[in-house]
Amino acid sequence: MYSIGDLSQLGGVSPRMLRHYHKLGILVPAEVDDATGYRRYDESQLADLLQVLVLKDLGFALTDVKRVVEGGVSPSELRGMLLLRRTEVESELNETNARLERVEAHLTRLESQMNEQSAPDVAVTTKRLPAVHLAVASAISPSFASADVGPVIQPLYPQLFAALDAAGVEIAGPSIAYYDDTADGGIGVHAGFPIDESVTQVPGLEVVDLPEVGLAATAVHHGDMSTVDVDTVDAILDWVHANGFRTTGYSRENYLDCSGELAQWQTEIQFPIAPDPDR
Amino acid sequence: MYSIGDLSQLGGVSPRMLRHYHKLGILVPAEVDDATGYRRYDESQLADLLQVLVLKDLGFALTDVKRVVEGGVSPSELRGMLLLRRTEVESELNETNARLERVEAHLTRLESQMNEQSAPDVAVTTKRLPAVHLAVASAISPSFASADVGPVIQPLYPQLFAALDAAGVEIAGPSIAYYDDTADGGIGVHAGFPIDESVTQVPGLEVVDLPEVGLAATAVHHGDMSTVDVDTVDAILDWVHANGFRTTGYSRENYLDCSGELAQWQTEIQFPIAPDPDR
DNA sequence: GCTTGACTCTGACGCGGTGTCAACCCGTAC
DNA sequence: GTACGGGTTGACACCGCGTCAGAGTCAAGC
Repeated sequence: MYSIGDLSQLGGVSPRMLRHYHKLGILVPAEVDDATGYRRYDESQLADLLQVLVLKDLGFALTDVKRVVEGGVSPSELRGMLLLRRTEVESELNETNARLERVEAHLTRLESQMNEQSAPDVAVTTKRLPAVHLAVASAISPSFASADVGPVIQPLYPQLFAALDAAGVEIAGPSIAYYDDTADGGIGVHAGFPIDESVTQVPGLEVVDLPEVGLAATAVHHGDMSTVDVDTVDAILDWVHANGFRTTGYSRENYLDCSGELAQWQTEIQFPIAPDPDR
Repeated sequence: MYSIGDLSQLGGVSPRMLRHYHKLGILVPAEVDDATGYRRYDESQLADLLQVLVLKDLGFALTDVKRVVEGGVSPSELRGMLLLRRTEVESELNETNARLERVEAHLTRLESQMNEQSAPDVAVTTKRLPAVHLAVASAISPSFASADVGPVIQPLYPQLFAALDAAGVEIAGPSIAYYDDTADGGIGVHAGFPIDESVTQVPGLEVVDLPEVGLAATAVHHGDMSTVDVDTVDAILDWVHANGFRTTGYSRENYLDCSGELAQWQTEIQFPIAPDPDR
């Protein structure tokens, strides 16, 4: 016969927990003194306690532990529980691994930032993109790479200016470019200018409404667009990933300032994003 | 301006949690309508929310998150927190890994048991070993292996019988053997018989009190002691490990029945154990 | 203006496994 | 007697979040 203190020492469990297991019916003392309420445990109950601890150690909840120690679980059922448990622990492991990677990535980023003494060159922010009413000209690029897109997009602007001028339509804001997939696997490249809502047709151009984007990650690219991939797009995509998002489409580009020298250009790159359900 | 529902969708967080963050002071809405209590969030607060989510994702507690987003944490301090966090997550990872191994070990054990259709041949149980008062003869063995111990221990018994007989001391129970380390790296082998408490001296033998062992894992070995290593000791040690214990000393052996043929012998092998603090 | 349905508010409870504390009840040794 | 080392019960707290109840608010359609 063990007292609760004995058993607690032998099993390395707090008396508190033994009382808890009693209340839950997981490990009921062989005797309880009517007068004092003192619990007395059989020698054989140490083995029961050990089984409880082993199961807990595998990560089972106490309710499952109870079912097992009560004997209400056949071996094949137990096998099923263990198989389930295994996959659970495996995904836990993956999750923890991923978390460790995130912590380390955060750490190296912070450290490089501290060493360089410099604010990050690319400031990624999020915003809601309003719906816009555009007159656009389109072309097709073999890929999304800026080296491919550049030569395709540039000729669109003379076309835009000419058509808008001919139609007498006023340009209502800075140029916006966007992309989509074409049927044959290329990338549709669209460049346009915002125009007044009332204008619904421009000869030689398409008039489209870009829908509002609930959430976008954006950054302003400075200078020549040929370096946009390396300088800005990568930074945004890193940020998107690091902050638990995923992109939900191609970028839009907002040519905030392309009045002067190429090196002075400012272009806001905008990626629609959503919280990544896989974290 | 976002309503709580807007922000909750954009951030992939429940409104419940946004209210919680408000109450904790982690993310206080830019405005709260006096009349209705409606919360209104600034566009810029989405970025704040994102930072909160990132930190939470790294596994920080909300109190830490609060300190960070409040700006009360210098970069070097943050680095410290991240370093700490890293070691924490690393040990979490180890723990989860170990747990996965335990689950898998349990599973393979269960499966082999189910296939063999047989109860486990070795029934390991735990018990408290009482203190005993022994007259012992001793020798030294080069190792703990039964092949080494056997030839060393056997000559002790004629010696024991002779000395006890000569002293007229009655044997009070089955023989007990135990082991310890010697100064020169060998294994001290001790064989003895329990004798009456009142007997404190036996010429030619040592009289010792083996202390009580609070917790021991025991199993009964059947037959020839030459197979005790493989048959029984390994089974006990496996059990000890599988059940979250470690051994805290050498085994004792209790020769329950060695009256007849070698094949009929029954020897209880007893290992003192304690809960393994490393799980 | 009135209804309807979607949204928001507050406050509370529960989960799971455990620590901790208070107030009280035993028996034994000094 | 009294001090101490057990034991007993019950309650509260932790943490991050879901969920529910009951009430109030907003905007759109009739």
